[in-house]
Amino acid sequence: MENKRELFQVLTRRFGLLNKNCCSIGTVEISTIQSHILYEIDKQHEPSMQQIADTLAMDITTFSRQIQTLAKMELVKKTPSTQDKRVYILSLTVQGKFVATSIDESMNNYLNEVFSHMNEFERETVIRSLELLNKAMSKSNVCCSTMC
Amino acid sequence: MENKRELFQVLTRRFGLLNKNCCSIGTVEISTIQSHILYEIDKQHEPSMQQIADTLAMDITTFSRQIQTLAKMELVKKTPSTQDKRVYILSLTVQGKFVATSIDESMNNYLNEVFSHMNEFERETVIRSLELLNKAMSKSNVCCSTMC
DNA sequence: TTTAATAGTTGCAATTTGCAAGTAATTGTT
DNA sequence: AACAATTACTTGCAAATTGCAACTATTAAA
Repeated sequence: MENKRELFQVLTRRFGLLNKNCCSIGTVEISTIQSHILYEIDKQHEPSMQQIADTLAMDITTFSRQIQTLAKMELVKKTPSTQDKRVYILSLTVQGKFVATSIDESMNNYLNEVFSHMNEFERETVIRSLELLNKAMSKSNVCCSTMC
Repeated sequence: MENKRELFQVLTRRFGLLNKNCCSIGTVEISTIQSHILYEIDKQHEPSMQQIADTLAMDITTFSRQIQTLAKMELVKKTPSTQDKRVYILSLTVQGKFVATSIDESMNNYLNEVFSHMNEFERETVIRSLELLNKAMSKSNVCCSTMC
């Protein structure tokens, strides 16, 4: 079984597609990156801009502008931190929360549909394997800056 | 185990990173998409532009310009088809082949490193699971345009 | 107190994107 | 054979996205 690369190449592509096809909720259209940003703001506890940008491995300047856009769309709110006046705390607005939840639902629908093509045993094995893979990738010291 | 979404969100991100960190071979710098293009041209048999663009689910106009760039870099060659004069057959130049092979090697190195954090049993299970997942995703009728 | 580091914002300039509209060649229809 | 409809690919925008360099403001370190 030595076509790992092939497998990853295709999976990467599929994940990319999966990634892109979030992203229109009612009249609101958001990009892939924006959906990741919403996801992380929702997940983390009172995150600063730098924190989310780091999590997503994004350039802070690009991130800053994305947040400006999301703030204009009234999906994200920037609140100056009282502890440190350099910092903004990010949070979702009600609408932002709604959008994030909608995306979450449709993602779950999609994933359930995908896993419906497997039997219970396969499902469990695959999930456990993805967890293993995730862990292994996080341990890797090759990825990602040193990779080439 | 109902945090599928979480798992996929992070994996998607990792795969994205993995994807980006190909791409400088000696003095040659290529983008993620370009590396996918090289990969597919190498893999397919005398592919036309439309074929590769379809495989990668890319807009044909974007693709056309990417190929122009790769041709200027002398990594890809466009040969007019003799069968159908509307069509160009794509192929890798010697340099293009070299770049594709180099990327392949470093990807394999990376993947081997990742899998080195598992024992033999886990490795096999994970690979088999990824194959299953891949198959299930390809069967899905929700993905990708209908997804939201 | 001065210096260094951190958080975040702007000014470019380059690249990338996709739609609309185009050319050229091929296929289908009558 | 003649005309219409498709297909393969290219170009013209105009908008969006990118990252580096340089900036302000604040905080931490010497």
